[in-house]
Amino acid sequence: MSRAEALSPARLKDAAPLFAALGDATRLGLLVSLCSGGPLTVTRLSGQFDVSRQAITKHLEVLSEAGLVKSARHGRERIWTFEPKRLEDAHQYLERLSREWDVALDRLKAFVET
Amino acid sequence: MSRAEALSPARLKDAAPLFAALGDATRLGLLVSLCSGGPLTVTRLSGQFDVSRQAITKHLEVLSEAGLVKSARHGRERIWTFEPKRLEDAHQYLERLSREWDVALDRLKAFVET
DNA sequence: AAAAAATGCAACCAATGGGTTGCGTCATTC
DNA sequence: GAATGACGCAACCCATTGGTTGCATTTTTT
Repeated sequence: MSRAEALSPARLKDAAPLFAALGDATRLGLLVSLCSGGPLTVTRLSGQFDVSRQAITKHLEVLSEAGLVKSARHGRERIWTFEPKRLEDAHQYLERLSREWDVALDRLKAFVET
Repeated sequence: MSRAEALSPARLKDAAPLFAALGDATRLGLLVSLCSGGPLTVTRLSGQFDVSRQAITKHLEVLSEAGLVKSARHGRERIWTFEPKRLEDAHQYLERLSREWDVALDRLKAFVET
């Protein structure tokens, strides 16, 4: 991948929904629970928050569409697990942004010094 | 700061609006523009997107409240600049999450091996 | 086979978000 | 000093979001 393509509009459209999924306190809480508390069911998860089970289900679906969690039926219950891959994408995106910023600063510095 | 406090609910409430501000393609685009294109005015910025100037103003205010951009009046125009500090916060938050995940994996591994 | 547990599904509701248009204000420039 | 340019403010609109309640469905469990 070329440096110039690092922050293309295509990547913006990819990164935005990912950050949007992270942009809710309850969903971040769910991620932390699944992260450190291991795979869990909806009913157990909803016990840790003061919203209904159905609300938690919706949040988990949002996280799922963003690729941050995964679920699997197991008998009568559905087990949700954290999915670290997309987190790395978000991480890389922030990295590229701050790198772009550093490059700009260097350009400015070079310009001032000449 | 203790490790146990690294992902406290207080931090969730702090991180959520930050990610929410990043969770929109137009706003990410604005950040990229301000990042690599240097400080700009609203009208110049809105020329780069196919939404109205007023819409861009709203987006910039969201970014501003999240601490991702800063503005200063200069004569009849207002100059917007990128603010890298809060980006570092977001970065650190993701870092803590994935570290929490690694710790959990290690715990699991230790448990399986005994 | 009946009760209980875990989830799915749908309707509904209030608030927020992203967008618009219209107009007023203030600094510049001619 | 009058036109222009950049911006602020407010009202309004529609779609989305986060939440609820109620009830149906599917596995367990007893």
